[in-house]
Amino acid sequence: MTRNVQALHLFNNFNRKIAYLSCLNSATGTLSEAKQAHAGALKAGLSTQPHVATKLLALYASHQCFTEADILLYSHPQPDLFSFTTLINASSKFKNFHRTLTLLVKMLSGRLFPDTHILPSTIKACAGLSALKLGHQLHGFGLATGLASDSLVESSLVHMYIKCSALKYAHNVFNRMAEPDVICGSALASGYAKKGDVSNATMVFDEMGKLGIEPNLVSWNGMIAGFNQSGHFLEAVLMFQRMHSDGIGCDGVSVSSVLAAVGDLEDVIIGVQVHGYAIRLGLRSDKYVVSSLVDMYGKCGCALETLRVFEEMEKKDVGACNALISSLSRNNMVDDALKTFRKYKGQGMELNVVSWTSMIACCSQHGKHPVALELFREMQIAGVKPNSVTIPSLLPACASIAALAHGKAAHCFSLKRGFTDDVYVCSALIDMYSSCGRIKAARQCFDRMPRRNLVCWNAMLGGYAMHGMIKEAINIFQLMQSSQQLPDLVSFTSLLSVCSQCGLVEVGQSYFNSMSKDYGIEARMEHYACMVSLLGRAGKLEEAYSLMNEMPFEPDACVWGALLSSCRVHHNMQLGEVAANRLFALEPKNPGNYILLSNIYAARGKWTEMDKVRDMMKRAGLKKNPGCSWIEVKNRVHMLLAGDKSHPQMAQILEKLNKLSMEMKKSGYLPDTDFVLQDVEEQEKEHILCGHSEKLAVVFGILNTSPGTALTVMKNLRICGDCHTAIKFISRIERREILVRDTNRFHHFKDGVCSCGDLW
DNA sequence: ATAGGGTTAG
Repeated sequence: MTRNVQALHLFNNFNRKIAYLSCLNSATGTLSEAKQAHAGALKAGLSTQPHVATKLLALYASHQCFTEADILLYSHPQPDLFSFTTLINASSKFKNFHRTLTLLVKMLSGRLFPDTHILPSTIKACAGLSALKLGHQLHGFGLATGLASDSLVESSLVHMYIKCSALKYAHNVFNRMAEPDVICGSALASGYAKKGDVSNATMVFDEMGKLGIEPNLVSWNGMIAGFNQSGHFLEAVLMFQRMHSDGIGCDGVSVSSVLAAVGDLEDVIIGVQVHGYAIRLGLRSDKYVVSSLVDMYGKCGCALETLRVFEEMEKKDVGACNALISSLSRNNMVDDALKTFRKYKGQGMELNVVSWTSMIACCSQHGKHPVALELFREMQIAGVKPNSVTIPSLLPACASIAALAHGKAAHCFSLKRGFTDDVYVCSALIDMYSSCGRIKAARQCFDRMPRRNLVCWNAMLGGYAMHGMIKEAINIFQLMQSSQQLPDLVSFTSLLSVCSQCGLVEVGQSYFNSMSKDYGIEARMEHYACMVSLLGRAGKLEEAYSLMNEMPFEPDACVWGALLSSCRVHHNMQLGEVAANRLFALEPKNPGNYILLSNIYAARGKWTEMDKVRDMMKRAGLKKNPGCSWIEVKNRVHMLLAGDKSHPQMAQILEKLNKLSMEMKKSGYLPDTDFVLQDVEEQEKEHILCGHSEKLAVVFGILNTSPGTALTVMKNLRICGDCHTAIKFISRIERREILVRDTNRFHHFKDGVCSCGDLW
């Protein structure tokens, strides 16, 4: 009996196992099936059977349940190559590259070695992690074992090397392939194109035909996109044209890439042709094509066309909307950009990082600094994470209004998110700190950088120039040279500017000469402006003037302005008149020029000439400008003061000025920066030099001035390092439009040279 | 048991 029972039991058990195994083998579907099978295996005491464990493991792996799969692997009685293969391949397939490589290491430690099934997916993992070294080792392993000639291994090696931007190796493997295919060929060619290696890209592309592989649409598109991404815009367009003349039909991918290139070439004629072509191909609703069209027209300065293309789009896309915002920004239509942004945000469009960053950059670049800061805050409330592009878009806004607290916050944010290795982020931080009077903090950022490019060096050099720190500036320039970093136009602008501020005529001249002699950089307008200022401030006005006559191009308003300012400092009437007359022709509506001349006359006691200047202002349409009367009074006051700076009547004079400014305020007029600065400057200069920011603020307070002036005073405050007081002025600015001229142009020298009235 | 191509922000 007992035997029978035992037999029956065995029989039942056997049956259950058979049934279970057949059920397991057919379980290929859902995760719950896998779990049921696992439970069944445990119940039947089969879970440690190698075959069962391997099968379960594969089931879990196919559902990305790696923890469960791992448990099975670790409790596996004898993990075999097959178990590892399923798990490694699944990890690699689901882009879980870290796990892929961990499993590989575990496998190796168990003295199991990769075969043709495992090698490709582990190499793919190296590609995904840009682990060139390990990839290289696997390649070596493949060569040693003869697995490297497997076609799957070969192509995975090509792709891995491309992803690790080791194109030479990729090329080598490609050349040795027994059966090179289109995919590897196109990947290699476009890899070269993306890196900007035009000759190799073209070579690989052309050689594909010789190898009997016909390039397909993807190959062509890869070339066009690659050239576009590496800034070889002309090559991209030529490739598109070649494609066309070879009779190969293109698609939305080709069109969107080529349009991007056309935009950068600013060739609207080709742009319109491609536009027509896109319409014929029925690509009007392709979001990439529309985005590129919007961007292209924007870059070509056709704002209306940009709007039209966007409006024609039926279902508005975020990308296209972003392109529109940046296009409007590019064409100085800041309010329209903001309106667009608000409109689509209100309509519930899912704005992304690019949308927010574009908008912030737009505000930073167009003087709407507080708005930029506010947008940054709003962005985070909206749950959109700023990235390493957002930060350098925001920081210039912090720098411009000396918003140190905001700048610091952005710095902390960057540290937390690991953006501080980014050269753009660091350069912007350096600029922000030096603009906020924290030159030491700027230097710290600079010193901590793992890598530096020209922009970083220029930022640091510009910082020292802004602070008039000649020794440090020269030092950094020398460091730059010993670090094999070649200077550019901007570097010399800073150097010349700081020499000019410090009155180092010979040093400045030697830099100016070495620029073209040693570095092959031809001096541009801003460098001449610096030189004129350098010589002019030092009283060498004739030399400055003769330099202007030797210039290879016509001096612009900045250069003439530098001369006029110098003439004012040295009361040189003769050259002052020459400069002023040129400026009146170049920018007749700029009151600053009239004032400078009037000041020279005032210093020389030329009453009738002053009247003439006043008439000229009237003729220039500035007659209703209450500033005229302001200058009148002010200049006469200056005349009283001429020759004696510590005039006992100073207090009365200031009072008089104060009264006048009140009157002006009552009549609704806010004096322009230049008017007020002429008066404030003398006192300011002293306070700035002594670091008396409080007094500076008081002087400012006496004069009820415009936001523009507030901005300038703020700059001075932050140079003193008193950002606290500076921040107080932000509210003034928020209320009205800011008048900032030349914000983007000549960023480095505008502070030093354009306001040559010796502010700092 | 996979692999190559797209736009927009500094």
